[in-house]
Amino acid sequence: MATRNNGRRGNRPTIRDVAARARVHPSTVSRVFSGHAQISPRTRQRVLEAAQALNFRPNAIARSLSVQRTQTIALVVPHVFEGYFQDAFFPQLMAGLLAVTYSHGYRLLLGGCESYSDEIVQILDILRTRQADGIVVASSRLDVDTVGELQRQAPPLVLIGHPPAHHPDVAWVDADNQAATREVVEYLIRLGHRRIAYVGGDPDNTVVKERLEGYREAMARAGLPVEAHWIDYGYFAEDGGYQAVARTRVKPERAPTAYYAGNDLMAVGLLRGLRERGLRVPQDVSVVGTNDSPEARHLTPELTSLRVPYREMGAAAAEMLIQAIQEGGRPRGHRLLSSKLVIRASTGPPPRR
Amino acid sequence: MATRNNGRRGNRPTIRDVAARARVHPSTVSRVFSGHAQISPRTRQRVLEAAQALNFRPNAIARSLSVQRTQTIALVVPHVFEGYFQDAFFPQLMAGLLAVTYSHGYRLLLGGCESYSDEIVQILDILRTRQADGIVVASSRLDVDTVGELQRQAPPLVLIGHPPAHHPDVAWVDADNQAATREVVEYLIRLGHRRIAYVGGDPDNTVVKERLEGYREAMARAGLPVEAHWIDYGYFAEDGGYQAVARTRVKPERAPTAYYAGNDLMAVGLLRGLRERGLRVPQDVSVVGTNDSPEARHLTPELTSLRVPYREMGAAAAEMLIQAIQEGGRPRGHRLLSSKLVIRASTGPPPRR
DNA sequence: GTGCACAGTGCAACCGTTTGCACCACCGCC
DNA sequence: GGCGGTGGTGCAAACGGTTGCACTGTGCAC
Repeated sequence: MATRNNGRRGNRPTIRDVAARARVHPSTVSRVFSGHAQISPRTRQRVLEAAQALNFRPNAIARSLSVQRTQTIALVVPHVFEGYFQDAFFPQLMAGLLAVTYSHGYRLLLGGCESYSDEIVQILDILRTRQADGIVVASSRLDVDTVGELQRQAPPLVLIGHPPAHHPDVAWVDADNQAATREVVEYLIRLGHRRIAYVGGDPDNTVVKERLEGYREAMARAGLPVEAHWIDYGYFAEDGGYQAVARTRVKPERAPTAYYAGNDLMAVGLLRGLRERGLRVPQDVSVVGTNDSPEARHLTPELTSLRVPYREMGAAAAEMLIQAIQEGGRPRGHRLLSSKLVIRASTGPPPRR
Repeated sequence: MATRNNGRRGNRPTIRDVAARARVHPSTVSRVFSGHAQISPRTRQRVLEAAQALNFRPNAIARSLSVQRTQTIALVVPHVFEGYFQDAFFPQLMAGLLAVTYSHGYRLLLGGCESYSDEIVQILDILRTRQADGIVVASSRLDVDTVGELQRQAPPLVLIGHPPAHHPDVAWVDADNQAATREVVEYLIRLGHRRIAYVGGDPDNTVVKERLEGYREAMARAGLPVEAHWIDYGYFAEDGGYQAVARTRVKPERAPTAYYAGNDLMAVGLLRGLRERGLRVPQDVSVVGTNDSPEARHLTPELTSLRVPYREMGAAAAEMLIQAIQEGGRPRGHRLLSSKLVIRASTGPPPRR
């Protein structure tokens, strides 16, 4: 290839150019920039001056190849998912990741994906081509085989949401979905509600299953029956909530006096559906949402919502990942973070009969 | 360094391992994977089988070093900025970037930053260490010197928001802020309003200046006077809008009958401030927001808002960048994208005196 | 039968760093 | 004055790919 570099656009100075100018060996320049090595003050000075004059900074890619580390962690984002903006999940998760990567001098590599299966493809691609030192995988629909496949690839990995089956080796962070939902329902029960509906979203979703479990637990503990039509999966959008109103009120005398919705968008749909039927919130019916999205505060009435610590989950995941990378191992264990119910005006005691 | 690789964790197969197994030269393996080279079907088959058996995928870093391309574009995000989540700007911009990078087989490298000056530091760091093939710079407070400094670094660059002074060489995409605001004000004038307030946000921000210019233009064209107290910069948050109500209504008889707010959060503040003074929207006063955030639809009344095409801007920027990279040049020219006024319930004719 | 084009593969230099080891000079100690 | 220790630097082999060029063999035209 001989003179491959000749005539190349944007030819930038290398460590050799600096070395030549400072009249030292390239390795000395490397040592000056990497820091951890004994260099005499005079030599250091000369090298830094030469570097300054040439506007030199060491090439990160070459460095990565040599040290076998990229100082980067990765995340795959389903960029076509409609709710991406509406939902707080990804933006907040990313903010947490970004804050921690930043403070450790790392960067965040983002890949898009178009579907669940594509998500796995993209993740495996990043892992196998070694584009990042570690990866956080945020899919709540991982199956056992996929986790195993991910595990087979070497790089450090942490899951957002706990793994499906017993996978003692894989690290994860998660929100206390089940306990949080149980507490929400217990709160509604304390207010006096006895007929409480669960409006869930995609039932294949692990998070949805956990929430439902928490709901059932609270109802059972309180000795309250659960009627089948109180549980509605709808889907994760406003219309899901809207439709749920119709489905849960087929028999008005046994209709719920309170609704728990798996996200705020569905809660918006519930509010609209209830309003159209002339039901007042919270006097006739209470509504609780999830995620505490920005709009929760601006709804009428202001929405009581379960704040899920997405940002903190991102931060914790990045922390686990980077620590493991720096220690040369794999992240281990897990972190379970608490959600917090933000009580506003959409919840109150049920109407007295 | 001799046998540096010995005993290394997560030892992965290289192109040489595959070559050995397939009994061909490493360069042949490279050619099979890079695609653009004539390889006999039999050889290709053997190589692919060997690669499969070893679970081989070419190392992206090594490839990047060799071909001098990373297949990555970068963005620096102020991750500590409070409004990051509330505002649609960054998430939507990123969604646009992600969609286009994805469809071209690129990835998006994200860096955090803590302040405006840090943002420049991070951008320069990414550029000078060659961590990405190109970068999109989303700062609306760039000064001439900074743009010059960015230009001095070689890699392809596109600005979100046009550059401050006459910088014919730098590529950018922007929203038609001035024209869009002018049209909003013209719309209010057509409804019959003659006293219209401008609630802006940070006056150092280029976008804010442009919007103000559009406002003045519309008022001037219609031959309407502008009173000084109708213009309020407040700041880019709900409280900014709330405070603006007090400041613009010191003389009730000359108070505005319509407000244009630089973002939806300020519009929320306006709505609250007006409500507290017993003013009805839109019967007494009209309000227009900006960004068409998710909550705009859920406010009471539903907010008329100027939808700014952030996602499209991100997509356009990525498109320009990647095209330039692939052609081996620098992005040129600019794209000016139109905003769109989404009319809802917060605007109407002014009250008749 | 010779010449030629071209498909297919190997060779080796190169991308820009890092780092183990060798080496040298100097210092202080006995 | 010899000698061990050490601070500072150079040497060269990695890291894992890519690619210009050389070379071989085959098919085809003349």
